Amino acid sequence: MARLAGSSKLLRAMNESATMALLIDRGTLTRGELRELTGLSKPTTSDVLRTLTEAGLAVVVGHTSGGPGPNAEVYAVNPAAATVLAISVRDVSETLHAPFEAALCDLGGAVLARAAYPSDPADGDPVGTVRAIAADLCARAGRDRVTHLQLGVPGSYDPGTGTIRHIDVTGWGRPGLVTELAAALDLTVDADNDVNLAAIAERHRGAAAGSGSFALLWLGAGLGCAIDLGTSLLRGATGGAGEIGYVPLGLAAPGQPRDLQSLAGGPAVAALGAAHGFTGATAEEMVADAARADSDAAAAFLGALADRIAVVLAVVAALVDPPLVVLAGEVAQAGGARLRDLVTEAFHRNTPLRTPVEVTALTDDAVLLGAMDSGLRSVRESLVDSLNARPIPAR
Amino acid sequence: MARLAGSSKLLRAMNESATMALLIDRGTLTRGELRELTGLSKPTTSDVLRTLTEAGLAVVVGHTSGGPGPNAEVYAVNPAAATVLAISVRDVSETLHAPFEAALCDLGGAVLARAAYPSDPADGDPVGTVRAIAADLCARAGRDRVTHLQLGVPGSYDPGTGTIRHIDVTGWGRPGLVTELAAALDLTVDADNDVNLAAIAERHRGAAAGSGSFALLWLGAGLGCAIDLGTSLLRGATGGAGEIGYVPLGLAAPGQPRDLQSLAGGPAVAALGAAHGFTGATAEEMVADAARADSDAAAAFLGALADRIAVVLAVVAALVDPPLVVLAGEVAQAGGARLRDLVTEAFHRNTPLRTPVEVTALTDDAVLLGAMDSGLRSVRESLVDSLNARPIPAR
DNA sequence: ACAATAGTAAATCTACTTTCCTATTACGAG
DNA sequence: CTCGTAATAGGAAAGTAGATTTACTATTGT
Repeated sequence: MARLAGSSKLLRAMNESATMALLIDRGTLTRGELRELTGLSKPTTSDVLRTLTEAGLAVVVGHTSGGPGPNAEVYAVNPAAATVLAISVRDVSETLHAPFEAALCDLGGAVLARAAYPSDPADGDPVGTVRAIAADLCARAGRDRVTHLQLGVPGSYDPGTGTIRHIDVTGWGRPGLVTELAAALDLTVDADNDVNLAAIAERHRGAAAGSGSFALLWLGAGLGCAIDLGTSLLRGATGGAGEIGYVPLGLAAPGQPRDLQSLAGGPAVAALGAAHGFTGATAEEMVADAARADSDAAAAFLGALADRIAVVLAVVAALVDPPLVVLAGEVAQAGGARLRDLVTEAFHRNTPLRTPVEVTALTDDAVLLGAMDSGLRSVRESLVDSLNARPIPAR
Repeated sequence: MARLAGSSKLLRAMNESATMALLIDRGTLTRGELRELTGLSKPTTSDVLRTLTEAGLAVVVGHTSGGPGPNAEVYAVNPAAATVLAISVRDVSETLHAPFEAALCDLGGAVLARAAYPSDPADGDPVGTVRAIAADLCARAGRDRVTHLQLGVPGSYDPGTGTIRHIDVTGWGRPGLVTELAAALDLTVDADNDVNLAAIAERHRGAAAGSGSFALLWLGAGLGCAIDLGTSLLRGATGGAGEIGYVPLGLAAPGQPRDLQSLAGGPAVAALGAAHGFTGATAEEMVADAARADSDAAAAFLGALADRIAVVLAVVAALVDPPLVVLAGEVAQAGGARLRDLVTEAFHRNTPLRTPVEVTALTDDAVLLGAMDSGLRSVRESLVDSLNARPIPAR
């Protein structure tokens, strides 16, 4: 219930914030369009834009033409006002990918430079690693400073202590690492779970683009779930929300799968594939082989897999009731639309729930894309908020 | 990212809103305290309070004394500025309670009148029923008008169509009923699921009072779950969030409990009690008997019940990771602290999760209390917001 | 009597709006 | 093809709303 109170200064701050937020949301706008959208008068709009331009936050990017009268100036956010570094940190024991994939983008969202780092540049020292990656990408992009760093990690992040937890990459579990990085590199840093970031990417440019909220079901070596509430992700008290692998399957009974991880996790899928005669090295390969094949064995394998995934789906649908569930992760990607249809069929056969199901629409590295999206959002928000004033204390 | 923009008028509106919100949150405040909290100057604070008082929203409730100088006037929200009617609608086939329990309270939260209605005053016509209840309570309280009606229903509410769904009370499932009530009685109406309202009461005056967020596990005839996210409840795309009874227990297998409802729902608990030699008429009675008893059978029954509840708990804890889970509903209430301890023990024994568990601290009708809390919140928010101006359009 | 505090009044300041003016462009008539 | 006209962008001047600072009066306790 806390509301802002203040004087004329606050009003100006709010009008600058509103203008900046509109420029960020809509890309390019003329003075007249801004006047329309903010409801402010012509002189005020001009004055606000002058201030923003002088502060280096907005720039004139062109002029209109065609109509009668002078050509209106077209304004946009100054892309050079901030630089975001996104780094996806991976546990290489589980994948064939490079341990670090990173990208640099400007405030407008344009990717300035991107690279994978097959070996750790500083060999186990996260601060050195990030410093080296930042230096390399800045050199390639011709930038001199990074404003914000967004990390994507296979683990959970505790913002209270600035510590990344449950991570199996040397040095990265060190207590207070994120705080340390912020201090050592003089920038703001945020970290997030890789599945959460994949969900953010899916919302910004994937299958969930139009959806108000949705849940992402990650089917890979591990089982994960991200719950997008529309405005933010459900993170949980200890950053453990979505750890769906721990969901038990009833009372403990010998011989039965104990939890969802043992029902639909990577090893379980691989075992199921092997039982159906598939010989790939990983669950992903077996599913990909089966999805391409036209044999009875393939149909049986995918059908059995779909039955299991439908169970996971039902747990999420019953508890959260999202308007959409997106299947992502290596296994889902390998199974594609064929697997999706089988899962939907099994879901409808076994439950009264009717939550729509999609597969990921992303082919690129979803975690890195999500880290870029998330980092951009942070920077943009802090930029807009920094124009605004202190709120009155709540409670 | 949408921000407000505007002129001096907006500023005044904001300052009035902020002042009103503080009065609502803190109860009573002097001009000086408001000045401190809002950061506004003395003349502005005076002016805002004059406006609020003239509008009938604030009143002087007393004077300070003791210090030197004149006695400062103490302001508070005018309790007569709004009247909230809360009605809990029940499915009598499942309980021994009256079908309607209702209370009238003022803007300050004081209960003006309260009554249970053992028979339906208008016999199956919701509009007539509500009208009769409102008239009766208004007469007792000496009020002439109700501002807002908050319904608590055993079912889910779809705000889009104003329809209550999955409700087994004659007439109450009629499409558009809530909209119809608002029009017929000339007031604002909101409805919510009974378990959700119990969670709201638990947050305001129960076991979750200090917690930022929490989950409420409802153990009664049905199984339910409310997920409090701190600022709001998780409702889901179709109002079906928390329908935890549908959570499947693995692949369909004959002879096994199929879902959580058949594992820990009322009938399953009653069957478990009967198997342990308990003879109560309902699950609630059996659990209450066992909780009071010191026999081996009681210990075995409660232990087996706790094992089952721990499974439900694990599902919620793994997916949502709340900082606290409150056990509520007839069965949990009957089991009390003894059951809670057994559940915690079983939970720790079978999962790596460590979510704290409590039992409900409410003895009164949680749904009615929650309906009052929720209705009050609505009225207060709309009151504060009505002082404020139109937001600029997003996207 | 005096010090401290509550509340009001007057003067000032900030930022927004309305109104008016000038400059620029497209278009069509001559 | 040229020039006048209508339409529009942007800015300047005047006016207004609301907040602040400062000064003053009234009230209460020591």
